[in-house]
Amino acid sequence: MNHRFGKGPPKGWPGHFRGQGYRVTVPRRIILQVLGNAEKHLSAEEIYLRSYKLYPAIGLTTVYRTLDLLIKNGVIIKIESGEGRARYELAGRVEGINCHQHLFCVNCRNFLDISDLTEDEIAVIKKMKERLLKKYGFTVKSCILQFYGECKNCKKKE
Amino acid sequence: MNHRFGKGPPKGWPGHFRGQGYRVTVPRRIILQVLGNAEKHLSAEEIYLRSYKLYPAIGLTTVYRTLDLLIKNGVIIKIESGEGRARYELAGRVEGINCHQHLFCVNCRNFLDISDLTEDEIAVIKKMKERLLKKYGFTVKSCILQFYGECKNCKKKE
DNA sequence: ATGTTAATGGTAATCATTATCAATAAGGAA
DNA sequence: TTCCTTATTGATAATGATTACCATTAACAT
Ligand SMILES: [Mn+2]
Ligand SMILES: [Mn+2]
Ligand SMILES: [Zn+2]
Ligand SMILES: [Zn+2]
Repeated sequence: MNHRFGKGPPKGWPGHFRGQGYRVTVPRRIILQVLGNAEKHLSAEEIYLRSYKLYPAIGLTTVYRTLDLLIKNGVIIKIESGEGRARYELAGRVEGINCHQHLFCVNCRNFLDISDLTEDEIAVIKKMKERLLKKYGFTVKSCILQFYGECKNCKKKE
Repeated sequence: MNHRFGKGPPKGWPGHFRGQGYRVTVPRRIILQVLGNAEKHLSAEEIYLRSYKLYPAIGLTTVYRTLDLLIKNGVIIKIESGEGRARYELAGRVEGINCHQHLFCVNCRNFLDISDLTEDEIAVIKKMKERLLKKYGFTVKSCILQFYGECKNCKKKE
């Protein structure tokens, strides 16, 4: 249901990658395909399992290595939500701004992944990006607004 | 130099904690003191080492357990920046809004911890909090704006 | 088609975090 | 203050996600 998921791998990545001197390999194709078709944030093991179905020769080590490469190139983002394993998601999903929100419940440790920004909010974030570039020399590729607090379910139980 | 650091432990926490049925113990006092005097985000081991200086009987397990307790009560926030170990910081440092920014470099994996919000940005975030409460039943206690991209140093090296 | 070397994948090693459990001490009651 | 209950502690062992290693394979430039 979330428009940030299930859109397939980023278009034109093979050319872009080759341009950087990287090789376009079968495992990399598969992993990007899995990430592109994900309906949620996936752990390394989940990515491995889904890739294995498409290409049983793949190894878990390669999954980790490829994820690392994709992070360094700004293609995906690594999410560590305190559950002991990291999760990964494509970074470039929202046109123009590439920003969404995570609502972390500090009590039950679940988190809600939403993409719910108003025009005002988008405008302000765009400005903030420009300011961060000027002031800190930092070029923003994507962002996540992490909110910590108490979720609906945990409130009921009180 | 960052106004979010070095302010000492949150005032009045012993009473608040006892009210919740928790006991106010020596290790908890020490750990909160260490967190309150931190000049940066500390790892569990760093917290343990600093606590050890003040109270050599303390154990690493207790540090982890106490950090967990403080997270659940919204006193601190756990930051996992992909370096293999988590870091912790007091949540309640910025009056009114409790929000600051992290600039993650996807290349060198360093991150800059800043607290640099304009009036406009603060106003927008306040509104967002209200909206998240109405729409998702989520009560925000604090937030971090995570920006992913390329840092100043990494640009130079290209 | 061949050569160079980036990339792979099985395996072992690492190390931050958790689980266990007997011993201790906070704090309420008397 | 003294006693009791039990939350909390800390030493140790176990866990498990991630990384290191290294011989083998396969992109892809020539
Ligand atoms: Mn997300
Ligand atoms: Mn911070
Ligand atoms: Zn919850
Ligand atoms: Zn950098």
